[in-house]
Amino acid sequence: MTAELSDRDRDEALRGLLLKLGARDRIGEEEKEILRRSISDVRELPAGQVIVRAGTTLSESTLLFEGFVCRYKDMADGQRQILEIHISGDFLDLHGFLLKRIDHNVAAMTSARFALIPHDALRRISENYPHLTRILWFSTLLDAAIHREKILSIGRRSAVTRIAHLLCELRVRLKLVGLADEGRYALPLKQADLAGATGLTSVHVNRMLRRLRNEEILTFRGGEVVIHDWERLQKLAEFNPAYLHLERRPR
Amino acid sequence: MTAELSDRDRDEALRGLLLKLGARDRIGEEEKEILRRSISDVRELPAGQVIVRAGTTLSESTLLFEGFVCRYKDMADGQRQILEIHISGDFLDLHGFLLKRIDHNVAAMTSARFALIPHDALRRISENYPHLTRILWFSTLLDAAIHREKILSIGRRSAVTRIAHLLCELRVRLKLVGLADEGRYALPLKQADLAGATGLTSVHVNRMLRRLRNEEILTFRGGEVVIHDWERLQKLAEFNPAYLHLERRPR
DNA sequence: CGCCGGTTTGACGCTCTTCAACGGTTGTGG
DNA sequence: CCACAACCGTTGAAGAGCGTCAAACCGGCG
Repeated sequence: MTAELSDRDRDEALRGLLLKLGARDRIGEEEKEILRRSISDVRELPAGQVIVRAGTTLSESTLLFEGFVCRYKDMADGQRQILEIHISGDFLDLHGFLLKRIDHNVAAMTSARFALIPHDALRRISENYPHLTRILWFSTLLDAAIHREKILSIGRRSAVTRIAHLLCELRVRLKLVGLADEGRYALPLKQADLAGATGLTSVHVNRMLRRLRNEEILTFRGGEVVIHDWERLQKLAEFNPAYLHLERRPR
Repeated sequence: MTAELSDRDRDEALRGLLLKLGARDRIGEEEKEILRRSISDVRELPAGQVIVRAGTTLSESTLLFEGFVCRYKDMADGQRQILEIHISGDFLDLHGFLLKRIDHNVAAMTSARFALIPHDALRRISENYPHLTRILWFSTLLDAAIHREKILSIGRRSAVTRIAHLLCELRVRLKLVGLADEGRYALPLKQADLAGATGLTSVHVNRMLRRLRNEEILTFRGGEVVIHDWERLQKLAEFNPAYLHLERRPR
């Protein structure tokens, strides 16, 4: 299967990741080449498909490069909590390399394309390429930083603020990989998805979105976020992007 | 200062960490020795002291080996969200090694003793000792896994369940480092701390603790948790320790 | 046309917060 | 040795915010 993959395929698969990581550190040509060669396969799944099921032991990690995917946990009574919404350039389960068992599900929210990187390849990287290893480690630390901000959001912020904060975060993250421009970005999710991600119900999300629309701050409709007033949105959201660690520094 | 540290001091500082990591993988003698030599200093702080302030750039990471410490974020209006409660054997800011800036505060909840490991030493480990690097990486992934479970707790579980879940988690984590026995463990925190960690108010925590006491499931008083019925506690808490990744596997 | 998934809206109720007061314990200074 | 403050825990009453339930609506598609 590796043979089927062209260099063009590999470059496409790495585009988002290199933008994301390149914003935080310098990635050398040799390191890029190692990542390119580490990709064993590229896959596509339609919306709604489960990519990884909680409790399974994986032998490869997954790098998303097109579409929207989420990590989530389900409760016995059917409630779902979305832990993180993933976009192009995000590893969905890089932590599976060392945790071995995955403690949550991963599913495609839209049709999604992703590259597979075998754990063997990750292991070789960790044995031979310290800087690249630190970069990958860093990328899992970014996930943890995003987790922490979500704990704060869900634990202490009001419903509108939580939603506004999530939409701010997605704007910044999408912009970094070239998927958002100033005033708008594509977010092909349902209101129920936003509810899952914010610890709310879809009914209440609907009401809060109406409020954001009425106050001419933001409109979410037809899978698109239109930001009418970025300043007021950030303020309402209590959004400070420091937790996204956007500075470029040697790691 | 390094010269002042005896081998006994270093061993004491590493005890919790080695128990915690040793439960998840085999740590070799050479690796233990490297960790021992990486400790540059040992410090002590009284309860309430801030150990790391959000936004600062650190040049060393901190390993807690006695007392209770928390990571937390404060909001403009004074509300506080505790992100994680740390116990002996936990790194408080290992992620600071690669994130560079710390996105949260760290403070001692009781008097606390901890060891300092300079980032220079961590860097040398990451350059020369791949397996030990993976172990350290893994330990930050454990934090992330705990974060994820907290997102689920705060996002979807009821107040009693959240509190019960936190107390289950602490029991398991403390037991691993020898700080809990079957029916009870020391937890020298205030009800306000539990509130901070569960996204509740201390008033409501008080009511829920009374309920747990009345139903003869658990008593939290005088800095001690007494578990009357572990089975019912786990069930009420919807507690499944899978997310703590307790299996010993080569990483 | 009629179904289907998703959105929108209203009425109602429960969980948790807020505010406020009181009590118990510990430490401190006169 | 007692008075007093400070801190934490406890309790009550009232209310806000969000959830629940249910129905209507809307656009797309077979």
